[in-house]
Amino acid sequence: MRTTDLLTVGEVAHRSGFAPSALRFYERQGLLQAARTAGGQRRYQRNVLRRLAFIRAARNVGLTLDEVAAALATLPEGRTPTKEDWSRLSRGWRSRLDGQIAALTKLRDGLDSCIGCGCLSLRTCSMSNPDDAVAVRGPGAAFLPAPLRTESA
Amino acid sequence: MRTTDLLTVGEVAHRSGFAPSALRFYERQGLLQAARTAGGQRRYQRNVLRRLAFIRAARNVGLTLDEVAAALATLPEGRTPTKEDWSRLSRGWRSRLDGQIAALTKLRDGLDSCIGCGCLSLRTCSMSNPDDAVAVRGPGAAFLPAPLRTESA
DNA sequence: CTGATAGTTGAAGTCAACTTCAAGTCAAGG
DNA sequence: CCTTGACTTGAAGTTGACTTCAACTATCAG
Repeated sequence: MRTTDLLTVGEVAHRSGFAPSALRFYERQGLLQAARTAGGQRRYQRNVLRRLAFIRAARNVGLTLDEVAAALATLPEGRTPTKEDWSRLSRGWRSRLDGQIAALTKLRDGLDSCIGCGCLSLRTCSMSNPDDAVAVRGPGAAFLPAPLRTESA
Repeated sequence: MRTTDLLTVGEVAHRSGFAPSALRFYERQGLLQAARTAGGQRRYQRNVLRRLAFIRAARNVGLTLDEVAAALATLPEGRTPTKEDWSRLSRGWRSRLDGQIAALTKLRDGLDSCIGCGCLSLRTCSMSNPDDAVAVRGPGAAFLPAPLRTESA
């Protein structure tokens, strides 16, 4: 193990749980920065771990990487972000989660009535049309990330 | 308007809310079937609408199309599915939704403590590691479908 | 100094669930 | 009969978040 306070990709990957390829990807997207050795290898500062924790948390809440990038861009440059900085960024998540929970609860309660009757009629059944607002558009949107859906659910 | 009891793609699309391209896609995936006119155009039976309602509901609950296809494959051949048939298929959704709601609630409650402290420490913070089980793997999994995230949340 | 281990790059691939396109064919009201 | 709008096909494109690949190169314990 080296003795500097800088971390290699492998170390950051191990400590953060992100794959090295993901770290490089995040760098390309402007979410992370890294110093380079003379040989061109990445060397991360320790605080990148907190940044990555934020990224993972935000992703768990449902933010896209673009949204995460936008949030991170509001952090002060020059100084290391304080706890208050991080706290500020995550303050809006609460209502977001509340909304998601409400939507799912509505779906579940609608399901309770549907299971009994097997109705599933278009436009009226709350399972196929909860709140008349759910009409999944566009490609590639899953309801929950696979781990939440499969393992911890 | 024609006078038969068979529906064209356009009609099914309009009544179900799915785009014609989605209907054709579902057919290729084995989720739907359609008769053909002499000229090769699709003609759907009316009960395809219930099938589509089921598909939309299942998608809202978070099932993949593969899972939906598997569920639909358990329907009896030969006879039109009864309400009990549909009811059976959707019975398992309740616990699925319960699990999703529980996961989100845990995330939110973890957030409450995190907002105060701005901790977000890796491995311990429940926001970045709810239940030590959330480590999003693989590509392309969003938390909620865009409509739920953006409009009704 | 050397060899194993870990790191580098850009380009291309993956996955789900569709959509879009081009180039044509069908159906039916007037 | 004809025109117009709806329908057909297979192939390729889209989106987000990464992963995989090939072909090197750097680092460091011994």
